[in-house]
Amino acid sequence: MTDQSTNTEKIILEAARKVFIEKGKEGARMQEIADEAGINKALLHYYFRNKQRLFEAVFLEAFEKFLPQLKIVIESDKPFLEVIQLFIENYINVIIENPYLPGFILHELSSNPENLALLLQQRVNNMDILVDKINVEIQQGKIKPIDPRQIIINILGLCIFPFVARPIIQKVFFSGDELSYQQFLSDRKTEVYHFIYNSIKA
Amino acid sequence: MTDQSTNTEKIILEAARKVFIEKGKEGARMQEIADEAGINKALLHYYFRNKQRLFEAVFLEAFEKFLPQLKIVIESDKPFLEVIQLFIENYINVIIENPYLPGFILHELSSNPENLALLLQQRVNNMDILVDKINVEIQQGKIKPIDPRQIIINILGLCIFPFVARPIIQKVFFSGDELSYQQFLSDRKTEVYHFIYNSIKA
DNA sequence: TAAGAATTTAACCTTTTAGTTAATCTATTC
DNA sequence: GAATAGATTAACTAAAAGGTTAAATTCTTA
Repeated sequence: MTDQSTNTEKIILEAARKVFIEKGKEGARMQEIADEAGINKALLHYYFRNKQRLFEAVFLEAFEKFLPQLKIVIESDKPFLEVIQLFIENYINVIIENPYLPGFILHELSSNPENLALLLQQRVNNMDILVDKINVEIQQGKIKPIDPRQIIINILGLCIFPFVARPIIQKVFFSGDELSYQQFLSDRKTEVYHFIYNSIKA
Repeated sequence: MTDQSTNTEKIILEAARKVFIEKGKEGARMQEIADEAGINKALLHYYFRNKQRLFEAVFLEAFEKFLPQLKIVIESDKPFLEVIQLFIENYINVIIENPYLPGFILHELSSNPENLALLLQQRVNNMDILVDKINVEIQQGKIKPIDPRQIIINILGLCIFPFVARPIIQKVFFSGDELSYQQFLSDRKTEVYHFIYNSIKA
């Protein structure tokens, strides 16, 4: 693999990412990806064989980025509430940088859940560890007795939802204004933490 | 319009709803919708002219159902915390009955936000009223001083997210088991309320 | 620098898909 | 019960889209 081919591959992937995320797997057109990358359509097939493979390459990359850096949360020894403060800020920042990823991932997983098992196998099976951790804190009386799964899903939902529902939120609450919506997202980094804190702190 | 034609129209709409929701607008095939409805493909065009129109009919119907019965919240005179208890239970029940609607709506709005303005125009402009209501309760010291928009979006996100992220949640937290996932959703009706209550009650 | 390998393209091919047409079937009504 | 309007179908068309091929270009290296 020469420098040039590595470069071309990257250009294709970036173009494909853009088009797939904007239009979805089915809505995306190979020709449009080729145009976006400024190359011939046949070159897409030269590098990625077919649409399915190209899509998988893009999806996998996106999935890796979207997967919460749960390691931060799981591997840290600090109290849960401290760790999730870091996590929430960090996670919302990641999504602000890639605002369309969550919707893309969730939609493609919904319409094609078969591959999910494989994707998760070696990745997020340590969720049990996190659940145990929260249970310990509950037994220590630091956190209210709540199903840890409810807590985790609440945190993720509060972080992700504003991006998945972006158009409707931006329109209804901010009259379509970009800046105040961005400000709102930025505020969320502390708001979500306070929200969680108040609701689960014993 | 005869009885038969009304009936056929309904059958088509139901088939279209099923296929569009499962595959998305782009992924759906007119032939598949016709098969699902047990009719000839030409009949789809006879009743709905083209794919775009058929899709719009389905989408509009879905959007109406998905739009929170905000009237309950807005028109009631009871205290905010009481009203949202009713709202959350009711809303989650609606989504349990139509679990794929939220993902469908949000995805189609994301990839096609142009029509949103028209859709919302005569529908949810009374969000201001709700914001004002919350502000009053804050001034009365009943609720912690939080941006009302953050509160509203938190409530909606907590209700909707578990459905949008269904496959991943079901796999990660419930090993793919249907029953325990359903139980989890059912529990949420009270969990989400308590969560909100604890986090905003002054 | 010439041979050979890797990369890129223009022009095709094939299949799929939305949409059309003209004919058939089914009711209704005079 | 024939005429007519509405409902439904089989067969077809045109365009779009994914994918292929063989030739041209560029790069590498002996």
